[in-house]
Amino acid sequence: MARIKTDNNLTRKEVIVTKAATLFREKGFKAASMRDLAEAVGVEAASLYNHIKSKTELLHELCFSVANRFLHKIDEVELEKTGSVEKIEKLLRFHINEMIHHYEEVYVSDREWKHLSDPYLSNFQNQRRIYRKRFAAIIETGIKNKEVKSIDAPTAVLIMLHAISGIESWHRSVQKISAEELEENMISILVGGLVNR
Amino acid sequence: MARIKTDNNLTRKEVIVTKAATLFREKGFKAASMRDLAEAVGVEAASLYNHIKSKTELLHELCFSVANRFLHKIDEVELEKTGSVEKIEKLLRFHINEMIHHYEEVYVSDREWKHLSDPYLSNFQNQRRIYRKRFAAIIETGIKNKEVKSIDAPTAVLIMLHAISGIESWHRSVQKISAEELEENMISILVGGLVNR
DNA sequence: TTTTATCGCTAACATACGTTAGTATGTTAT
DNA sequence: ATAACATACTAACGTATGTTAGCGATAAAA
Repeated sequence: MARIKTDNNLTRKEVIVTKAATLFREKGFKAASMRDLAEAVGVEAASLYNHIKSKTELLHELCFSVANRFLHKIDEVELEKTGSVEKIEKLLRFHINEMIHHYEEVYVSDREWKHLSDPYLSNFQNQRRIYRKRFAAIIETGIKNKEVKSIDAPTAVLIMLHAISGIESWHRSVQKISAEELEENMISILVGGLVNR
Repeated sequence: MARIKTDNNLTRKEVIVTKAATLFREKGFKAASMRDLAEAVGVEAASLYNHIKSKTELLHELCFSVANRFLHKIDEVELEKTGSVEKIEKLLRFHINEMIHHYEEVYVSDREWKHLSDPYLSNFQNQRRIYRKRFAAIIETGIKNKEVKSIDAPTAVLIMLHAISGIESWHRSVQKISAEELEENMISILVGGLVNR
C-alpha cells in the first residue's frame, strides 16, 4: 500500500500542503483537482481526507502562514530606530527573499486568495489592507522627513509589492541572474525611485 | 424571449466577450461558468453558443486583442528618433493607460493566459517573451547611452510590467487618487528608479 | 406577406469535481 | 502476540460543468 513519505520530520499534512502549493501555483486553485494533488503525493484522492478537512483548508493554511510572516516582519521593522528609507529597504528585502525562497506559497497567497471563502476571505483582505496601510505610513514618515520624495504613499506601496511579485518571471526564466543580483537590482530600482535627491 | 441588447453598434459576440472579461476578472477563468456568463448577458447558457465557439475562444480573443495592442505600440515607439528614457516613459504611460481604461481585458490577459490551450498558449507565451526582449533592448540602449543607470535590463522590465499590474489595487480601492495623479506618481517612481543621476 | 436566416429556449449528455462511507492494511504500544 | 491506532483503498454520492440537439420565436429580406 502506498504511503506518504515524510522526509525531514514533516507531518504528512505538511507534505500535502507543500505539494498543494506547487500545484496551485502551476494550475491555479480552481483548476488544480484533488485527484491531481493525490497523484503528486502518490496516493488516492480520498486518502488525502485522512489528513485534511477540505481543499479550501489547504488554501487557508497557505494564505495565512504567508500573511503572518509578513505581519511579524513589519511588527519588527516598525520598532527599529532607523530612518524610513532603511525601514522600507528592509521590508523590500524581506519581500524579495520570501518570493525567492518560498516562491510557491507566496505566489499562491498573492494570486489565489480570491478563492478563500468567508470568514477567511474577509479576514485575509483585512490583514492585507492593514499591512499596506502600515507600509504606507512608513513611506509617509519618510516624505515628512524629506528622506523620500513627495509621492502618493499608497501608490508607492502598490508599485513595490506588485513589482516584487514579478519575481515569478525570474523563477520561470531560463537564463537567470543570481538571486543576489536580482535582489540588488530590484532594490536599486525601487528604492532609487523613492528617495529624494 | 430575452434578447442580447447591442448598444453602441456592438455585435452580440462583442457584448459577450466584454461581459466575459468582467467575469473572468472577478472570479478567474476556471471559476467563472458559462451559466454565470449567460446570466450576466441576460440569456440562457446554451444560447451563447449561437455566437461563440467555446469558452476558451473567449479567452483567446481577450488575450490576443490585448497582446496585439501592446505589440503595435512598441512597433511605433521603436521607430521614434528620441532618447531611450523617453521611449521607456512612452511605453510605461501606454501600459498605465491601458490598465486604467481597459482594466478588465488587460487584467484577464495578464493573469489568466495560463488557461489558454495549445497552440494559442505557446503562441501567447512567445509574443510575451519577444515583447519583453524588445522592451529590455530599449533599456539596454539607455544603459549604453548612460541615460539609464547600470542595471539588469530584464529585471527592470519585469519590475515595470508587474508594478503596473498593481493598478488592479487602485481600481478596487475606495479612496482613489485621480487617474492622472496615479499616472504621474507611477512614472515618477518607475522612471526615477531607472535614470542615471 | 411570405420566406429565410438569426437567435433563444428547453432538455439532456458526458465528464469532472469535492467529498463521504466502509473496509482493509500496515504501524505502534501493551 | 494482540490490541489500538493511523493510514490507504475501493466504491459511490451528488453536484456543477461545458457543450450539443432540436425546436420555437423573432427579425430581416424577398
